Amino acid sequence: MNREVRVRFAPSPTGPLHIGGVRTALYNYLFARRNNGKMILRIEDTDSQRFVPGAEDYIIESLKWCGIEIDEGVGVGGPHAPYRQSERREIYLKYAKQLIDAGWAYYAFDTPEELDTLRKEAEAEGKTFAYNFEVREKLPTSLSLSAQEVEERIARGEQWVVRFKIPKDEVVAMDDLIRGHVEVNTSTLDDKVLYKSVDALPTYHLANIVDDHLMEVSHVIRGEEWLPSLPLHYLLYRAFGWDDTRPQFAHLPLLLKPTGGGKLSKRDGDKMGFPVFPLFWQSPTTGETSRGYREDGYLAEAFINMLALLGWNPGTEQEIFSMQELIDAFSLERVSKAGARFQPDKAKWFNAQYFHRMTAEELAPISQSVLRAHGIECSDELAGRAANIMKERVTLTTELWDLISFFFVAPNEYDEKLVKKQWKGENPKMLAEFKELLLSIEDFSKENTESVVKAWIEEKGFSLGQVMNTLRLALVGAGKGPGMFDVTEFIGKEECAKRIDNLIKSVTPLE
RNA sequence: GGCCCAUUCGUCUAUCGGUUAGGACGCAAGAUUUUCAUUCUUGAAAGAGCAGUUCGACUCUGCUAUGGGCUGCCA
Repeated sequence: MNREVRVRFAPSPTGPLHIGGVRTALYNYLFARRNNGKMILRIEDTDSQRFVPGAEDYIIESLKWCGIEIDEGVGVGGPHAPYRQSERREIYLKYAKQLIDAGWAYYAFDTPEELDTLRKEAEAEGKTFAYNFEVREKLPTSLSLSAQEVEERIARGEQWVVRFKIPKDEVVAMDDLIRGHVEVNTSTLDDKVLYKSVDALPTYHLANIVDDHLMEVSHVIRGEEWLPSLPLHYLLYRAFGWDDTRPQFAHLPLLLKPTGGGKLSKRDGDKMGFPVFPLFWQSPTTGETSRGYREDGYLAEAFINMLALLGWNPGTEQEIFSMQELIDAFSLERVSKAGARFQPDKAKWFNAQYFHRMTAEELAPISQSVLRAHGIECSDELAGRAANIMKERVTLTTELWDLISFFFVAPNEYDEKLVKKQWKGENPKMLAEFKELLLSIEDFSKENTESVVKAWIEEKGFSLGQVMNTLRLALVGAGKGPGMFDVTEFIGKEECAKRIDNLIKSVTPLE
């Protein structure tokens, strides 16, 4: 079978896309690129009740930020447009009717309230109500009612749904690319709703199968929560006569809460202090906000790298992967079967690793945006250089300002501990002398300054730490930062002198 | 409750019948260092349990336990 690889990511716009969804999209994308296939984005907005305005744009922006490119679908178009299911409504009714005509489905007229009562009754007896072969001929369906009555009810405007007629006591044998062979007896299944007249929209099951078929999808890669409906989907392909082009399925392990105990959910982020969404989100209805990886200071590449390794591994000890490297290494065979707990600490570690590996040029734009946000105007070169000096201490971009601000702004207050430790004894006098030394240096490069200063320290009989830490107090204002000669070179001779004067002027030495 | 899926260090994972069960995060100790970091070295840390198959099981089978998913006119 040499079918073109075509995969789809098919989210439903009921809110922001969470990181489990991002990972599903990522695996689809990696698989498509690895196999020279196409990546489709389909929006499954068949639930008119839960539709959230803005969610679709959020999904598209998230994928874009992550570097997951869409070849075909909402936002880009393609040969099977439209790709939004709400714009394909007339297609589904036709297929639902085809199933009824072929005896694979039937009309059901139960109201939601009636079904609710049936479920409650069953529950009271300690049983679970199932709409299946045992009840479908006793309830108001086209299997129990006369053809005439069915027609009349529909003509009268009564609400109806189309249900799939699950065959009795049959074994459905399925193959999953990740889980292997799975068999289920149809008698444990129930007659799922395929189409509802209330909003003239199909449910997931119908729309999904019809669209995957029409869009010539070759591989369905989705979350494990869909595994229980796989038999239904197999049966639907058979009922439509599409067995020969049925896509291959791969059910991904779930992303679990860091503490274990369930699927990762929206609330976990707030509770445990990490984002569960790629981007910041504000609910248009409640105004409630949720943090995002982008706004929290994560790099898209690191975020993707971290996500890729949650449930998949290359079988080597490599951990840092560019998108292209992920594409080259990815295979569904190496996706693990068990759910993976999400680990916020590891996400941070990946982000720090990416910062460490960046060049000054790569850091420049990030640094610039941080500096501009604080009203600093400087060249890209300078911005990049500052960040490059400090990159080994950066975990999140949101920390960058605190790390590099002293390059651009003189300290306006001094760390108390450091003052106590250094601003005493002979140090104030030593620093004044030191200033004169700096002013006398012609070549203020890092290397030259260092050799001149070290010679001076030796000549005067000071200790290196004593001088450097006192200087640090003057130039940085705190016991942190890079080597002092990085600082002197960066801020320049005049600024060094100014900052030393400022310390001498504004802080009275102890003792 | 029913159906389905899963189960190696605290966490993410390697191992596709024969290994001193490897790596990473985190943790601890040490080294380096002008501060803070970084980096490096070292350490503690695992095959859920019970049967079976086999010369030999982490690896195969069964049962049990535990975890998870589904059980909507939601996806």
